[in-house]
Amino acid sequence: MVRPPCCDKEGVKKGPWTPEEDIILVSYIQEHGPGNWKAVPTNTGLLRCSKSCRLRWTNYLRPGIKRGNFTDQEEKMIIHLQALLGNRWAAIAAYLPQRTDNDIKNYWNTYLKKKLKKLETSTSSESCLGHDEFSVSQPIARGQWERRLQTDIHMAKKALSEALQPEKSTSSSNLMLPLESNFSSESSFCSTKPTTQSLSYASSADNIARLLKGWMKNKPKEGSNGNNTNVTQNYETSASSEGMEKGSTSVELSETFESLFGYESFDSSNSDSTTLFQDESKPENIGEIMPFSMLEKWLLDDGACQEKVGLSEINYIF
DNA sequence: AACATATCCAACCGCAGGTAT
DNA sequence: TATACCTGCGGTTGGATATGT
Repeated sequence: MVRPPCCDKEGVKKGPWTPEEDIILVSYIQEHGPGNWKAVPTNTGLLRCSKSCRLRWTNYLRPGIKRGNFTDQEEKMIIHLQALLGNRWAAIAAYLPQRTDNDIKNYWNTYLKKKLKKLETSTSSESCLGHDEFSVSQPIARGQWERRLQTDIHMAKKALSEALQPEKSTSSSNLMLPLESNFSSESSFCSTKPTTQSLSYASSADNIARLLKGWMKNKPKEGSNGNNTNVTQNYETSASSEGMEKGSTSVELSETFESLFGYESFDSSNSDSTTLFQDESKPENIGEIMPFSMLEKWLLDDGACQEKVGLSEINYIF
C-alpha cells in the first residue's frame, strides 16, 4: 500500500523544539495524557507532525529521563546488552528505564563504539592481530574479548551488589537517580562535558519537568486509550523515585533493583507491581528477545554461574 | 583571532508491525 | 480480506559546540 509521508506537509515545522513548544506539548499531555499523537498537533496548534511530538515527548520531555553522564554500571550494561541483543536499542533501553533508546544509541555510536575499538586495538596490538571489536570470531581474539568481558561482568556485579546495600550506594544511586535530584545536581547533569547549549536548554527542560511534578503527584486522570494505564504507572514510579530522594529506604531501593533485574517485572499479568519498565516500552517483548533470567544470572550470580551462563551466551552471539 | 576539523546529540526519515474499519 | 492509519524502531543527518592548528 502507499503510505503518505508523515512530515512533508507544508506548514509543518521542523528542527529544534523551542521551550514554548515544549510547554505547549507538556501542558497538553498533562491534561490529556500521552497517546493519540495524531490529535496532538491539531489540538495544541503546534506546527509539528504527530511523530515529532511523540518523539519529543518520549526522548526528552517524559518525566524520569536521566540525561548525560552515563554511569559505569550503565555503560557496562549497554556494552553487554549490545553484545547480546545487537543494535536493538529499544530493547536495551528497556533495561535502562531512565535512558531513551536514542540516548543509548547516541552514546554507543559516539563513545562506546570508539572506546571498545580502542580497547580492542590496544589488545590486538599485543597479539599482532588486526581486527575490530566485532570481528572477534577469531579464537585468540575472542579469548581476549571474553576475558575483558569477564572483568566487566565482575565489576558490574560488584557495583550492583554495592548498589543493593543502600548505605554504600552513593555511586550506584546514580543508576536510579530520580528526576529532581538529577536536575538539581548541576555536577551530575553536565559532568560528561560542558555543553552550553545543552545546559541552557536543560534549564528549560528542568522547568518543564518541574511543571510535571504536580501532575505526577496528582496522577493523571485515566486516559481513554490503553496506553495511558502503563504511562500512568510510569509516572507513579517517577513520583516514587522522588520519594527515594527525600528518604529512600533499603526496601525501596531493593524493589527498584528487583524491578530492574527481576523476572516478575516483565510479567504483564502482575498488574499490581509497578515497575520502571511499565512504560511505553514493551516488556513482554523482552522475554522473547532473550530469557531475562539469563541476563539476571549473568550479572548477579556467582562466578561459576557467571562464566557458564554469561560466556555461553556471548559465544552464542559470536 | 580566524579558520578547519572533530564531536555530540536532537531530530528526522523510512520502514515495519499492529490495529481499526 | 484489503486498506488506512497509528505507533515504534533503527539508521542517518545536520546544526551547534568544542578542539586543534
